[in-house]
Formats: sequence, C-alpha cells, structure tokens
Amino acid sequence: MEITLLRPGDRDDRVKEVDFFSDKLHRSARAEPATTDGPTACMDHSVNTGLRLLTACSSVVEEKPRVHTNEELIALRRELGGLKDENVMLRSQLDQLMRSIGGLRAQLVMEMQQLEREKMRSEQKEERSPAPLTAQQFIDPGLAVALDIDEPSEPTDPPPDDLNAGAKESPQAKTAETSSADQASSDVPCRKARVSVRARSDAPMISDGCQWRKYGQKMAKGNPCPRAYYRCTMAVGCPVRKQVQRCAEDKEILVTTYEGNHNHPLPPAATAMANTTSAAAAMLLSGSSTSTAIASGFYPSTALPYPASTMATLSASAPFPTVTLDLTQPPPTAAAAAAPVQRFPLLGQPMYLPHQKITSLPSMGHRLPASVMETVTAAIASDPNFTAALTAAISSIMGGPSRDPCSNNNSNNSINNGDHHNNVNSHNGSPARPPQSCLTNFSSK
DNA sequence: CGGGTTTGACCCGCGC
DNA sequence: GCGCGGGTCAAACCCG
Repeated sequence: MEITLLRPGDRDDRVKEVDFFSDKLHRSARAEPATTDGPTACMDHSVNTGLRLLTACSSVVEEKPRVHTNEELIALRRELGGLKDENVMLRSQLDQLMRSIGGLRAQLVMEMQQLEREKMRSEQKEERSPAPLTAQQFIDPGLAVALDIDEPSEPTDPPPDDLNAGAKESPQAKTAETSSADQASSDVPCRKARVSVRARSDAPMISDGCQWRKYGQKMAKGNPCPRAYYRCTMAVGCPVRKQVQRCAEDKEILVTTYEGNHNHPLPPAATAMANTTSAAAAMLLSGSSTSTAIASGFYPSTALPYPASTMATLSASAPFPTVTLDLTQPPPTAAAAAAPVQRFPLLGQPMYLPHQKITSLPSMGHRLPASVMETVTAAIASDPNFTAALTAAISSIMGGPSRDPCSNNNSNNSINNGDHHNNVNSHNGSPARPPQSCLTNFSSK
C-alpha cells in the first residue's frame, strides 16, 4: 500500500498518485456517470489539492438541477453529506495510518540497517584494514546501542547494562525505555540520534504538542544565547528531552533539538513530532541512504513540480548524529535559479538544501513524507504568519473544522502557543504567565 | 502549597 | 592528569 500525504499546498502533479482521494473522486463520478462537461472541468482544477474534493462535489451538485428532479437532488445531497462524513473519517484514518507508517518505517530502517551493519562488520573483519570514514560508520555508535536491545546476545556488542551509559538518565527513564522490546528498539536509537528543527520564531519554543519542564539552562560556547534544557512531563519517566537555543547568527531562529521517544500516548500534534524525531533519527542511523531518503521522501521528485529538495542535513560535528530540519533560510541562488517555484505554494516557506552534504536526489520510490512533513508543519506552526495562513487555507478547503496537524487539537489560538493543553510555555498551570524562561533569558543574557 | 523556573554546583566525556 | 565544555541535579526562589 502506498500513501502519499496530501497537503493543502500540493499541486496538480501530486494528486495523480493519491489513490485515497482519487477513489473519492471516482465515487463521486459514479454518482454522476452522465456528467462530462462542467464537473469535469471543475475537477481538473479542484483536484490539485485533493482536499478540495468536497468543493468539487458541491459544484457537481449544483449542476444537477438542470437535468434531475428534486428527489434526485435531495438524494444527491444526502449522498454528498455521506461522502463528506466519509471523507472526514477516511482522512482521520489516513492521518493515523501515516503516523503508524512513520513509526513502522523507522523500525524497518533500523532493522535493515542492522543487517547492513552486520554485513559490513563481517566484511571489515575479513579485510582487517581501516575503511574510509563514511556517514554510515560515523553514526554507527548510536546504532550499535540501538541494536543491543534487539540482539543482546551479540558478542561484539556491549552488555545491556551499558545501553544508557552514554547518557545520564533516571532509573525511571531506564525502566521506561526497556519496558518492551518494541519500545526499546525505537527509543534507544533516538536517545542517541537527534533531530534538530530550525524555525524562525519569536516564540520561546515551538509548539510541538507536548508538555515540557525546564530542568536546566547553560551558556553554550560560541553562542551568546543560553541553551535551555527541557524534559517531557507528560508521563513520569518519559525519556524525551529537548534543547532550545537561539541561533547565534540570527536570534530569530529557534533551534529545537529533540532526543528520544515518548513512552506514553501523545496528542496528535505531539505524535507528529514524535514520529518525526523517531523516523528522522532512524533515517539518520540508516547511514548513507539517509540523505537520499530524507531528500526524496520529503518531496518525491517524480511526483512533484518542485525539485526534490528539503532542508534535512546531517551533522558530522555534533557529539551525536543529528538530523537538522532547516525551515529558516532562503534558497541558495543556484537552487533558486533552477527552481523558481521552490516553495510551499500555500505557506510560502522556502524549502531547500542548505548544505552540500546531501549530494544526490534520486527519483526513487522510497518515501517518508508524512512524519517529515509533519515536522515541518509543527515547526512552521511556531510562526504566526504561517500558521494563520495554514489554518485559513485548510479551513477554506475543508469547509469545516480545521484538521491542521499544527493546531494541537484546538482551533485558532492553539497553533500559536495558545493551546492550554499543549503549550510548552504555559507548563500546565500558567497559560497567562508571560514566557519567562527562554525568551526573557535569551534577550536579557 | 504545589508546581515550575532559576542557577550554581556537580558529573562526565573528550582532547591535549 | 588536567582543563574545558556539555549535560544534569537540586536547592532556592517565584508565582498563582
């Protein structure tokens, strides 16, 4: 099964491979087998987002009275209502599927990486000579820890007791991480690998749907802005932590680095981010294929009118392998010249490859768009302009309550850190309290 | 009074 | 071994 995530900004080319909504269109067409003129022309344009399906159907209904009786019109309207409900339901299911796919794909990548790594290990033992350092090998330490969970009996791996040796964690966190094989297999690698999101935002933190408690702050070398340390407080012993720091070069850029996987149920918005960190970390740990997976996964070049570029980069200098999702900088001139429409049509947010480390953008079928795109939306949610535009657009498209994944379950204000439940700044009890920690400290220190 | 924040101290890994 | 820097702890403090 192949699912392509549709976004309001997606254009004509991509709709061709969205079976989910095309099926809906077909069903609509079945209800109108004789219609060939207006509706078809209408759908040619409405298809471009997929989400405009209902609009298309509405226009179809409006065409009907010319040739059908009132009873037929009523029946069609009933059917339209049913289709709308079904549309909402299916979209909900799709949403869930995409999240599940994100996690499963991350797990699959790790499993595949395990096999590849074992193969490489055996080859290196045979050769007995140092091979050139590759991205694959660079990230191996973290991956090795991950694989210990699944194969504790492997002699070359450290004992399970060393699983968390690299990071100080509470006993509760350790218990949570090792509570189950599945949990551990997804937790540990992400405890090592990190996902960093760079977003231009005035807010002290991007709203990612989780509750965070600040446990420390430190001045980092080379950056006048302090780095704040947060841990997830949605569940006792949740190992997820994140660091928030303003960019030294541009104080408007907020760098949020996530580490670990949640050990508890998450609200939709938080699930998006959690899946993203997991998937992105897994992609990172997948080695040389990582960059192509990210690059092609975000915008499959075969399906998009835009170059398959993104802002995912690997960091070789970080203590842990890190995926950086950069949503801040303008496209480089060369890329901009080659891709004049390299933007989210709706959001107007340029997406690009800021670094040259991602060298190839193959037209591969490999896809990991959902979680990555959700990260983008989560990060973009920190920007009032983008979120406002996004909300308005989705609302207009859906013709109903916005299902914006950035909305943190609530409408309007929740997008912009107004969500009383998910607002990381409110910290449960003080939504009206002005942001004291990050923004204040960043500006004052 | 409970929960979150602040901040100095401490721990640990790493490079020299 | 030593110093440095990142990450974490925990007592003090703040706020509703």
